[in-house]
Amino acid sequence: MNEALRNPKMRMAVKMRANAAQKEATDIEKKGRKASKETRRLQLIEATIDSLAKRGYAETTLADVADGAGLSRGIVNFHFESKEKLLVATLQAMADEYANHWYTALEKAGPRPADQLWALVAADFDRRICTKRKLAAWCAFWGEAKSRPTYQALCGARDVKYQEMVIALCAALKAEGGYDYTAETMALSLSSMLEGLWLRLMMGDGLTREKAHEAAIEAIVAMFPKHIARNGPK
Amino acid sequence: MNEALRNPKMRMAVKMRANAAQKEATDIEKKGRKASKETRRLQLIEATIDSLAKRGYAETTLADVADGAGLSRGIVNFHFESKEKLLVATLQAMADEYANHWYTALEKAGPRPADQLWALVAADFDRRICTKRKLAAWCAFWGEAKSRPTYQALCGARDVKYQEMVIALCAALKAEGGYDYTAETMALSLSSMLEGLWLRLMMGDGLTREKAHEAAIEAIVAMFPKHIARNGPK
DNA sequence: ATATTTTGAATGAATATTCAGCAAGTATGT
DNA sequence: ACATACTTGCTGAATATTCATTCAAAATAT
Repeated sequence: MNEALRNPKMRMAVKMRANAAQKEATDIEKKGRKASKETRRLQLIEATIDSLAKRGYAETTLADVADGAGLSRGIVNFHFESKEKLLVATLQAMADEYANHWYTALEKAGPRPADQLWALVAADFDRRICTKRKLAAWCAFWGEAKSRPTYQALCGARDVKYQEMVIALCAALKAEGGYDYTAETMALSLSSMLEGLWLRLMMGDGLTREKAHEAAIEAIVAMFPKHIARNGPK
Repeated sequence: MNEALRNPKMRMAVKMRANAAQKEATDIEKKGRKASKETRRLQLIEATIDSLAKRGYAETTLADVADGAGLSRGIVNFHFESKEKLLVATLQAMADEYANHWYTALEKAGPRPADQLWALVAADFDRRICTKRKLAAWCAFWGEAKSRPTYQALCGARDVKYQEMVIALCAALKAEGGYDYTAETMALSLSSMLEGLWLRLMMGDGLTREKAHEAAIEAIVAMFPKHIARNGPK
């Protein structure tokens, strides 16, 4: 750990280039103390994601989060009561962002199921969602989810509603095109593949977002040949 | 933690029904004290998997492992020098078992690519490999893998050789049947889907091994319709 | 002046690691 | 046979470390 950061005089410099949240936040924020509270929370959540990505769940400490945010040691317990609550808030924020993202992507896609499926897959590999940093944080939570009900509930990022949506799309395509699988089964294969690709991306290995997206497309082309081609929905 | 276990007189009873490794081991080994070094190591590795599955990576303590094995607190540092080394040995053991399993499944399948692919998929959902307990342990390691090179290297359970094998099978089927995707891309979709199904199985949600296997089959039927049907290779 | 936010040292709990000693077995000498 | 030293596996109390949490005091904003 960088002990220089414990010197308050050195922190100013760090704050300037701290994390992305702060930069975004300062655009919106005035000097109002109420706004400031929410801003700090976001800043700390971003620092938590950084730490999870850099050190993994087990090695993430409040000291590291505070240092990452360019703030002092006691800060987390002031804004979130406990480490546990910070982590839950972090997961919640990621889950909200994810759900929000696929939902709006779907709305933009229009009414045709093939277009919607295409958009849903594309959303998963969008720049904003699919960063190494966030994937690593997701994976850190997945690793702990089985033994923590709170995480498990939130960790269905691709949660019940997402799964229902995929099933509905598979069912719609089946009705249109006469494929002979059951919608639930194919939806499970499909969404599992997307999750698996995330996992692989996180692991590194020179796999890029573009290549992963391509693999996902190749698979849905195979699954729905009458509706989807490599270059888009038919 | 069960404090009763700290009483040595209570341990005998625990030892009798401790973990699977010991049971297997007693077939080969003598009794109690004479348990060989290798046997103890296996016993502790099994207890580690139990603890990972029950409490997750972050909450797994040496005390819990020792208790699970029905042995005393200092035992792990005696047989493996450190917690870290115990965990690496555990991951190594799981990786070896996994690699061994798919490799022999492939040998039994005979020379035809379609048969081999079918066998490879079946191997992933085999009773012996695909238990809640082991999946949970895998996932615990995945969560830490990004930040630990040692884990990362071993965590490719579906490692380089596995991936090469899947690519080779996709290429062989393509050559036989004239599908028009690239083998590497389809292999990536396929193996990611298998991993994703593991992840889902681990998360619970009432998904069974059989249902997951079914979903995998449905997908390879869609990918290789000329070679594979729901009830087996053509 | 008051309220809010932040700091950083102190505290205490959890837990990995160490190690001196015990016990069970094994080899050697008588 | 028996005694003696030696080896190996194991124990559990003591130690050291790491880290979340607390809080009195300082800084900052209203």
